Amino acid sequence: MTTEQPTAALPDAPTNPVQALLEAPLSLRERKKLKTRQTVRREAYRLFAEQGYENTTVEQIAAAAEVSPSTFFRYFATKEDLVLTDEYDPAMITALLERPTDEPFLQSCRAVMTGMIHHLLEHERQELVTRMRLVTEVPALRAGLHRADNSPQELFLTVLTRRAGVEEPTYEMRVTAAAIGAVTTEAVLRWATGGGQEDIAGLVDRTFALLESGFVGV
Amino acid sequence: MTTEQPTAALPDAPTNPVQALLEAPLSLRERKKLKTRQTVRREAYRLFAEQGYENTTVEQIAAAAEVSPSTFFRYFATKEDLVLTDEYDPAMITALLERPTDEPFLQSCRAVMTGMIHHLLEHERQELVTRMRLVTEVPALRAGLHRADNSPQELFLTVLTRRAGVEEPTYEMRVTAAAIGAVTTEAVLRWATGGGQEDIAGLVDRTFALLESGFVGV
DNA sequence: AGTCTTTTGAGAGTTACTGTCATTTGACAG
DNA sequence: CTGTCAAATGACAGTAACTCTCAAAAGACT
Repeated sequence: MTTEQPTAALPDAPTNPVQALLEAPLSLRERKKLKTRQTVRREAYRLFAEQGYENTTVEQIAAAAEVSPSTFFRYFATKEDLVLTDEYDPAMITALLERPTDEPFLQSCRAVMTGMIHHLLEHERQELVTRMRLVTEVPALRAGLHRADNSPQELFLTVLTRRAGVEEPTYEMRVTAAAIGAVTTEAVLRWATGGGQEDIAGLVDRTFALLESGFVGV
Repeated sequence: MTTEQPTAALPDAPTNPVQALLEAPLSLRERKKLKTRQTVRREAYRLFAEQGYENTTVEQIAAAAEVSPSTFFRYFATKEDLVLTDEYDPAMITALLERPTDEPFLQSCRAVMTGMIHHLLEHERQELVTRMRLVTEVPALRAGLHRADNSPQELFLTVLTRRAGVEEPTYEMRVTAAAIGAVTTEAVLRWATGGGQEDIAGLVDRTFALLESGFVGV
């Protein structure tokens, strides 16, 4: 599973898939769960900022959020997951699959990335910066970013495979997904280490330009 | 530190850097250490093969190698490191830096990769296959491959920076290193999952061809 | 043979997780 | 409003990967 529980299956293709996943049926019991999840995350980030990621224990986080450690692990499989998981993968996938099949894949990615990031910028810029900064600075998190099941690389591979309508991806698809995944990660991390000040669209452009050029001149 | 202790600094540029690091001054005390390291690794791989990576504890490995757990951790910083560290990074770096500066970087990489792998093939094919297979199959290892300090990505970034004769790498260098690192990893892993039967040169060729083409047609 | 340094092992402690079970809490029917 | 059921929680015990400290053992060199 690459995301936190989607609570409801997506019924039909929404016009703007990035916005779409944000309105949930919002059951009654679910509100509490959501609030708990948010509280835990918020307290965790606060403690991370004060003491650093590695000096903060799960126990401390749980205490600060007023839940038991058991509960912490029911919400987040690992301490890393608290930082690394996000809810946007399915939206990315949908958006990418909605692109015309004859569009060069790099171009699709460029467009979707830009749109995605702009949305995030409006809604949770600060949290995104904090998270990505943590990822660059904590080796364990940087590594965790590449776990097979929720990495950008895996996301792109999924899309490429589905787009081609095949079961198993070809080697060329794997290589492509690896390259794009690595490169987009680099872009986002760079943007975050600059405090989110840099023009993200420009960054994405430079990144994909390099890929599309086949690295001439370097 | 990206490698196991080199025991002696490289005195001068060797004709074949890949071969070079293999003859050590071979001190007297060092032999025992080397033997211990090899024994631990060998026993570990044996146990991994029998029971799997995750079902094998460090304690078991230490027992099988007839050392204490303390000693295990003196030789390998983590259980992952046992699988992930290798001695070839410095050789790769040297080889890459010896390439003509005006050669396109992708071409340098392609050449050095091929040479490197051919050497490994002759000397430790089976171990390489086993290791890379483990890496593909165990999520923790796959993630560990990307820890900032010993990843292929970091290696390529080092070379690009030094080659340009600057202190801090540019963003373009970072992106390039990320892409090449991801893609070469993919090639090696694919080769290993095929049991090392596939033609590695051909695989490398396909991989770099894709990168050089800027992914036209995908 | 004696001294000095490096390597080793023993043991205690921390922390991220896992699994189990009893208790609580919200959902819903009547 | 009450009783019933399922889901969420907390308390607790256990495992395994590390970390630190210190004393014993072993190689190096005089």
